[in-house]
Amino acid sequence: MTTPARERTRHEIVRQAMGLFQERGFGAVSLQDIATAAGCSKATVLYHFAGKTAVLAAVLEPAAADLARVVATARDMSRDAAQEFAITEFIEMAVRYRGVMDVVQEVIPVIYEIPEIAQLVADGIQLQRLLAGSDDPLELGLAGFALSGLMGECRHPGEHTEAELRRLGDVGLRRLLRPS
Amino acid sequence: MTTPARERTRHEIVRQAMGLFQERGFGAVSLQDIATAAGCSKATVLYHFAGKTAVLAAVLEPAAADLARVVATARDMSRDAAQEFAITEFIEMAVRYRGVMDVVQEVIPVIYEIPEIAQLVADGIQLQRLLAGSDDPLELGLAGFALSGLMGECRHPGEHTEAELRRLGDVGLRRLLRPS
DNA sequence: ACCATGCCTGACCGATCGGCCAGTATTCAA
DNA sequence: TTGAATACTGGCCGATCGGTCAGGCATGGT
Repeated sequence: MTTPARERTRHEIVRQAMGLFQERGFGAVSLQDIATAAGCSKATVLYHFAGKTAVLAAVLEPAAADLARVVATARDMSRDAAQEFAITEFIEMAVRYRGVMDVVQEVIPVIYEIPEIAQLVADGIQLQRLLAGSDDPLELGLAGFALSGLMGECRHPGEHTEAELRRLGDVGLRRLLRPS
Repeated sequence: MTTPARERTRHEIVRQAMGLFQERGFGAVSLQDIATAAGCSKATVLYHFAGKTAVLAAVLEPAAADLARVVATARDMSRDAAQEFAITEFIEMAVRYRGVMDVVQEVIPVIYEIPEIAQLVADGIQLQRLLAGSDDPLELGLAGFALSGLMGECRHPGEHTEAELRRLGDVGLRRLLRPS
């Protein structure tokens, strides 16, 4: 098997980095902070990751992969089915990756100049299109509204249980995107 | 009249700081960046403001004052009238202070430890209550959803005209908070 | 027993950070 | 004209930043 030490250390670094990014924001977390939290040296972090942004990319990677899967799956659906699919899947992602959502929201000002996550950005725009379910600029804007809104609610960790967050996302997205 | 040089310089510092905070995020902007953009020295920025967070507070001050006015005015309204008032006023504030909204959203992770803007945070929570128009946890969550959503849409400066942003806010908030 | 490989670290680098201070330029009332 | 008040600045401080590097240490195949 592949050496377990490598994966164990890498995983711990990513785990601690996510918590710190969420808590203080990407810009306010230093490599030293991450290293200390992960119980290793700063040099070790840079041994496993090419730089600070590479750590960020690793933190976002699982969510990015799931998002890519959702976007790809929705490609050969009808518009309406794709919208419905995007709504339910986005809510599940928000619940599953609520910590990551928080981080993403905060790094938006600098996200565009980090090549490691260009695909995530592109998929995010595609998700917005799917959620809108239409090319109407207003509906597209509302989809952006919905994205920011649910991601924003992920920022208050202790405030909602998983079930509450799921329900909140469900009601909010449907009111916004599927008004009766 | 009060010395015009003082106010002129202070105003220019605040103006440039807002643009930079919006563009790169508070943490990624240095006092030197602000000084250069404002056409003065870093020492001058610190002559006029006690520190970096004091500059942030000055950037947020006009919006904070308006928010305090809205919250105070809504105090002696009925719940329903207060909700309606909060919706329209919040939309107007989003349009008027869209740059500031962007900054606020980005500094949320550190906002709680900046005493200069504690009142703004408190008023923000009160605004959420007003928008919810009810003590139902779900409606409170949706009000938070609405806050994050509209503020998030303020992050794409060139993407919406003032009228589009106003319309987007109106439709979005009413769908979320006043579903038919 | 040996050595190669891979994991990890302390020490260090130049750059930049927010902030401070002594002193200079400007302004303006007396 | 003069002197105090105001506006401003260059230069410096200690701290911390992201990142590099040479070498130590453990592990496991031979």
